[in-house]
Amino acid sequence: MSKRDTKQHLIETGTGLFLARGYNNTGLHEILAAADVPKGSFYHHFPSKEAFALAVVHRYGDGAQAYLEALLGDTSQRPLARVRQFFEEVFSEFERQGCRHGCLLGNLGQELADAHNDIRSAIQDHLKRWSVAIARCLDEAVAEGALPADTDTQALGQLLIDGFQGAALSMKLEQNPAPLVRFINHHFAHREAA
Amino acid sequence: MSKRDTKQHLIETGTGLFLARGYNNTGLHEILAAADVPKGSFYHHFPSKEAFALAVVHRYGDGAQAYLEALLGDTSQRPLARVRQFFEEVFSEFERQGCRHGCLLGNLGQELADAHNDIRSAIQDHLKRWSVAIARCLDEAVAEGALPADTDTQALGQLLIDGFQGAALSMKLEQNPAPLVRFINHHFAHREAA
DNA sequence: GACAAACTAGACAGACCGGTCTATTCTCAC
DNA sequence: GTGAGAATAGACCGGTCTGTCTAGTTTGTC
Repeated sequence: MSKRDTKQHLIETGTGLFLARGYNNTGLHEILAAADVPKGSFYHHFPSKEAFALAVVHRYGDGAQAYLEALLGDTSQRPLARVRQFFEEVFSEFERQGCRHGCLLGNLGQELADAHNDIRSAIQDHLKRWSVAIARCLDEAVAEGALPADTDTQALGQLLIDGFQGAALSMKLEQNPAPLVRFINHHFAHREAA
Repeated sequence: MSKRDTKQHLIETGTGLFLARGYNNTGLHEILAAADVPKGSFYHHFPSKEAFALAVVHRYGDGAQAYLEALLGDTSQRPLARVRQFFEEVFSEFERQGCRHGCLLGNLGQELADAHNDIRSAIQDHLKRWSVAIARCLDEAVAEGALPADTDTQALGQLLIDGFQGAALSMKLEQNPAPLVRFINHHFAHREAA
């Protein structure tokens, strides 16, 4: 396995484990065993567990961002339908995982915000970028008259991301997709985001 | 210190520490030192750290429930104003804590839902009870015509709790009360919950 | 005052933690 | 082929974790 392979492989394994078990509850040994990589390799590629988690966060955030922008840039659908579809796709993925894990950024953010400032800051940045991408799409909706002209699209984008994180938590607690359905029904009931 | 005192004192200390540092990141030693209680006493009152956390969750959930019902039962204000005021009071409390901790139930729920089923279930129950209390108040709003007659008050109550949890997470990440303000402005803009 | 139960007290155990260290193997430019 | 640096390999370290154990102290009852 080449350098890049091992490093990427560790990050992917870590993403799954952190999603399923959280940061503090996932031991290095567990990550190494799951990835079948010895400890020496891990510390060759990452200076610490915390730095490793930061890499995991960045990969997850960037991946979601790319996915989000691809969907929102699909002009064959109207702007609000694209935003709605993004949430629906993510929720399908959550359901596929058994309604048990939710969003890695929400999970790690909740767990580590107070104790690890650089991770907190990275998660904040990624979520902010998501909301900005959504806001751009909401701007299109305003332009075509699907939303009121005085809509604060930045605030609405952030509100949707926040509501989404809350719904994901609720889904985990209920082990049931109902909160996700509720979220979409409420905000996109009349093909309007509000 | 009598039996009940020590037990209560431990629960109160644990509430603060779990809020500030999470479950897995708070060692028993830390709790004992902060409460100035020896380990023998702890394991006399609680069979395990997990059982202790469960007691902390119940106390926090019941306390918030009592506070919530007191506020929502204050008929000197109109129903929607009472709901709004509840969120505003909680947010003031969060600000007083420096926007760093958020809601214990949200924090522990996010961290422990997958690994500790009884805690997950307890948190779910308490949050559900909060949303039911809010829904009762929303029913009053429907009765007086402040909300449409076909409003699904149960769903709206849960949506508000979910959005609130998401806003609290966002507040922690941003270390700033803006997400809370956004949440209230959006849902209570025209004195309507929507 | 005697007795039992409740409670306090903290030394101790064994597992596990993240991280270090040295040795070895692989890769590739020259 | 050789030398250098990248990468692998895992034994090992000090510290911390939750939980146990035994001994002592307080409290309430008769």
